[in-house]
Amino acid sequence: MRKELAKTYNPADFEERIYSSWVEGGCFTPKADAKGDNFTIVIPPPNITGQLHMGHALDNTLQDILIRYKRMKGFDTLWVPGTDHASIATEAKIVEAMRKEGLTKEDLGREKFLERAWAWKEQYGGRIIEQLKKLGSSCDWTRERFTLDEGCSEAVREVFVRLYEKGLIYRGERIINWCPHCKTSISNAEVDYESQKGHFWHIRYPLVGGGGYVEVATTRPETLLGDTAVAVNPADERYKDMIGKYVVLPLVGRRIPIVADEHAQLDKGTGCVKITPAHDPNDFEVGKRCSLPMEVVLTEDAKITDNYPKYAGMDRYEARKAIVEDLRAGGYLAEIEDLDHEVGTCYRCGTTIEPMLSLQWFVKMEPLAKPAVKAVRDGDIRFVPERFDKNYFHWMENTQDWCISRQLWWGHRIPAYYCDACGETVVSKDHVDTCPKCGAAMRQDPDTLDTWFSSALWPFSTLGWPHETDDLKRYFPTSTLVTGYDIITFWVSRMIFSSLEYTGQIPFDTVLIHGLVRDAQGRKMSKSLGNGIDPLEIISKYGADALRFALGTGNSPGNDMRFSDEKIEAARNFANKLWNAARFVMMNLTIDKIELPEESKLATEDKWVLTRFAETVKAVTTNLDNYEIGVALSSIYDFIWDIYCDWYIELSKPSVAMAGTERSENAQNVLAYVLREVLKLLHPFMPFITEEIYAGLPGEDGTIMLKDYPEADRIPAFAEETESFERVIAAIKAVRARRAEMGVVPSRKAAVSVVTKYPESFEGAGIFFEKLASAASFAVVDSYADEGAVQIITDSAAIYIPLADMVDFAAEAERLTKELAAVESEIKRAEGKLANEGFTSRAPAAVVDAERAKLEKYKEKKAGIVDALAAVKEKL
RNA sequence: GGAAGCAUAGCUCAGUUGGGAGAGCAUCUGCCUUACAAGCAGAGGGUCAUAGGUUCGAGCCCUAUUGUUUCCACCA
Repeated sequence: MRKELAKTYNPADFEERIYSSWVEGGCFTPKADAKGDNFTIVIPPPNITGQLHMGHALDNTLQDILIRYKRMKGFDTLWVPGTDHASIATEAKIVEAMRKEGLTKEDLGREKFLERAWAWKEQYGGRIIEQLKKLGSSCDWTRERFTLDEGCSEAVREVFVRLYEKGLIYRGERIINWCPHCKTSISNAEVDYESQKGHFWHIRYPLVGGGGYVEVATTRPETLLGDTAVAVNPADERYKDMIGKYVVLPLVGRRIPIVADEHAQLDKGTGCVKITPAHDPNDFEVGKRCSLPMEVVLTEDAKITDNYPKYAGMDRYEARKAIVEDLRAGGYLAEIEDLDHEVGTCYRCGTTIEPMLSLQWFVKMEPLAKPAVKAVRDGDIRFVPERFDKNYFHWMENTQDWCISRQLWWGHRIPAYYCDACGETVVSKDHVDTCPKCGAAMRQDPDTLDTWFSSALWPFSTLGWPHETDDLKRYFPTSTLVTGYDIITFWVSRMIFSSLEYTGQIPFDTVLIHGLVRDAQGRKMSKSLGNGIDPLEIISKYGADALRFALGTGNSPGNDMRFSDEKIEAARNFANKLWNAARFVMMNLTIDKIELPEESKLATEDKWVLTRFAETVKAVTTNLDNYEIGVALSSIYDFIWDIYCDWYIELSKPSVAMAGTERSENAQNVLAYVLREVLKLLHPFMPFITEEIYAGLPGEDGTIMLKDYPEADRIPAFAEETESFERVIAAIKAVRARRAEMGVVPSRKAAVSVVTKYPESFEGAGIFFEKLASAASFAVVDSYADEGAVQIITDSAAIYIPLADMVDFAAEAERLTKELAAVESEIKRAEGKLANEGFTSRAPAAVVDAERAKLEKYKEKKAGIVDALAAVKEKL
C-alpha cells in the first residue's frame, strides 16, 4: 500500500503505530525458516524499579542493532528479557514507596511485604517495558520470564543445593558492612566513603604485672570493649620482648595478650594496634591468624550490648563520649589528635557503616574461577575489545570467597532450614517443615541471596533451565552479551563461572563491552548529581531513531561517550535529511515497481552510485561483524548524505525530469533501488523511519525488518566507470571552489570549456556542469585560446571559464604559483618514496602501484598548472 | 599502594592487520538552485601530550615521562 510521506519529519506521528504493527505481525518471534545460525541475546531489561536511564538505553540500542542485523542476515534470532533482579536498591524503593503510606516492613511482616512488593513490581515493571518499546527494542516480550518468584525460584534453589552438596557453598563468620539504620549488610560496592573530621584517641593499656603500658590509637574508642589483643609487628625491635605478655584492657579489666602480626606496621603511630576482631575487617583477619576470641559489643542498631552494663543500651556515639570520659578520668588517655579520615557510609541513607561480625553464606570461588579463567584464556569466550580480559583475569584470579547472603526480604530466599532444637541444618529445594533428625519445627534462613547470585543464572534460567526445554536446547549457549565495563566483575564473570559449573557450557561466546554515557561535561550521569538525561524526554522531543543514532554514532567499543544536545540534534538532522530525500524520490516516481535496469541501460552516474553503494554495504557488514557499530553507522551516514543526497539526487534530476521517457524510468529505478537498499542497510540502527519510508515504496510489501540485508556481492559495481565519473565530480568541485573564491554569484552563469586527456569521461557531462557548476554551456575542446579566462587545473583536466572582468591576474599568478609549489612537493615526496629501494622492495605491490599512479596524476596536474601559469604571466 | 583506559582541529570525538591527517558542532564567505535553511556551495583551522626506539615508512607498534579518568585494595 502506497503511503505519502508527510511534509515534515515528525517521528511522533508514526513510531508508536509502527511498533504495534511489528508486534501484531509477530516480527519479534523467531523466524521458522531462518536459514542461518542462532543468534541469541538473553538480557535483563533495566532494573524494574528504576526509570529507564541512558546507560540502559545504550545497552538496549546496541543489543537491538545486533539482533535486527542478524535477523535480516537470516539468523535464527531470539532476544529474551528476564526481568528484575532483587537488589538492595529495589527493596529500598519499595520501602520508600510504603513509607509514604506510613507503612514499614516490620508492620507488615514478611508475607504481606512481599505481596505488596509484587504489586508494586507489576505496576512499575509494566512501565519499564513500555519505555523500552518506545526505544524500538525488538525483545521477544512474549517470552518474558520472571525469575523472582516466592522469594526463591527453582533455578536458584537448584544451584544452591548443588553447590551445597558439592561443598562449594558454606556458612561462616565474616565481617560485613552493617548499616545500623537500614539494618542490613551492604556490599563493599555500596559503601560511599566520605571525608570526615574526627579524632585519633591515644590510649594506654597497662602491662599485667606493672612495668608500664603500651599505647594504641583509635578513631573508634568504643570498640575498645571488644578488644581481644594488642598486635605488634614481629620485626619491631621495640616490642620484641613484649610478645606473649598481657595487658589489662582499661575500663573492662580483661587480660588480653600482645600478639605478633604483620598487620601492625612499624612506622604507623606507636607501632601497637588494638585488635577488635568482631568489629574490624583487618582485626578479624588478625583474630583468625592468632586464634583470638571474637567479642561482639554492638547490637544491630549499633548500641552497646548488655555484656557491658555500664554502657549497655547506649548508642555508639554516646558510648564513645562516655568511654573517652572514663578513660580520661582513669588516666588512660594519652593524647587526642585531630584527624581527617575517610568514613564509610551507607550509599542510601548516609549512616556511618559499622563493621560487624556475622554468620553468612559463602561460595567457594577457587574451584569455580579456574574453568572460568580457562574459557576466556582459550578463546572460547571473547571480550570486545580484547583488553577487558585483563580486567577479568585480574579479578578472577584474586577473588575471595563470595558472600551471598543479604539481610533483605525482597529477593530469592536462601533455601536453608535450621532446627533450633537440635541445631540441624538442612539445605533443600523443597520447603522443610520438620527436622529430619529430631522432628522439631524448622525455620528457613531469613536472609535472601545477593542479586548477582540469581542474575548469574540469566543466560540459562530465562530459557527454562533446570528443565531441558526446547528453548534451552535451541538457543543455549547464547551468542553475545552486551554490557558496560563497570559490570564485568559483578555480573559477566559470575555468569561465566555459573554457566560452566551448572550447564558445563559457556553462557555466550562474545562479550561486547561499551563505555559509560556521560553528560556534556564528561561527568557520570547520576541521580544525585541530577545530570541524568531522560531517554524518554529525548525520544518525545527528537524521536527514538535520533536517540538510537546518537547512541550508536561515534560509539567505539569500551570507550565512554558524552551525550549532548549537539549530538542528538545532528542525529535528528540526519533523519530529517533522509526523510526529505525519500520525499523527493517518491514524489517523482511514476513506476509502480522497483526494478534495477539492465547494465546496458545504466547511465554513468548510475553505475557510479551503485558502485559506491556496494562499497558502503561491504564496509557496513564488515564493521558490524566486528562489532564496530559506530564505524558502520558513519559509513551509512556518509553514503546517504554525501553520495546519495548531495550528489546522486542532484545528478539524477535532469533524467528524472524527462517525464515519460525510458531514461526517466531508469533513473527513477536506480534512485528508488538505492533508497530501498540503503533503508535496509540503515534499518537496524533507525528502525522506525526506515520502516515508515519503506512502506511508501512502490511494489514493496511487508515489514522491512524481515527483509534480507543487502549483500555487497549482489550489487552491480563498475570500477572503471566509477573512476571515470570521479573526474567529472572533481572538475565540478574545482569549478565551484574557484567561483566561490572569486566571489562569483551562482546566478552569473558562464561557459565552461574543458581540455582533457579523458574526453570520454566528460561525454554527456554538460548537463551536470550546467546544473551543479553554474555553467551556461559546456564543451570539451582540444585547446582553449581565450587568455582572459579563468583556468582551473585538476589532475585530469584543464577547465576554462571566461570571467575576465572578475580576474585579478596578479592574484591568479600567485595562486597558481602556490598550487605549483604544492604539487611539486607532492611529486618530490612520491618520487623520493619510489626511489627508495627499501620501499619498492619491501612494501606490498599494491601500495607501490598506488604510489606510482598518484605520481602520474600529480605530473599531469603539474603540466596543466605550468601551462596555465605561463598563460597568466603572458597576460601580465 | 596495584591495575587499566584516555591524550588527534576552538568543542565533542572517529581513525578497523603501520602506507599521503577525518567527521559533527562552532567560526568565516556566498546562496530561497522547484526534497530538505533541521538546508546547499565554499573557506580557514592540527609538531596527532612530551622524549626516545623499532621500521623503507609511525596518529597507530615498543620504552620512559607528564596530565587525566576509572576499577581494585588500604585507611589502628
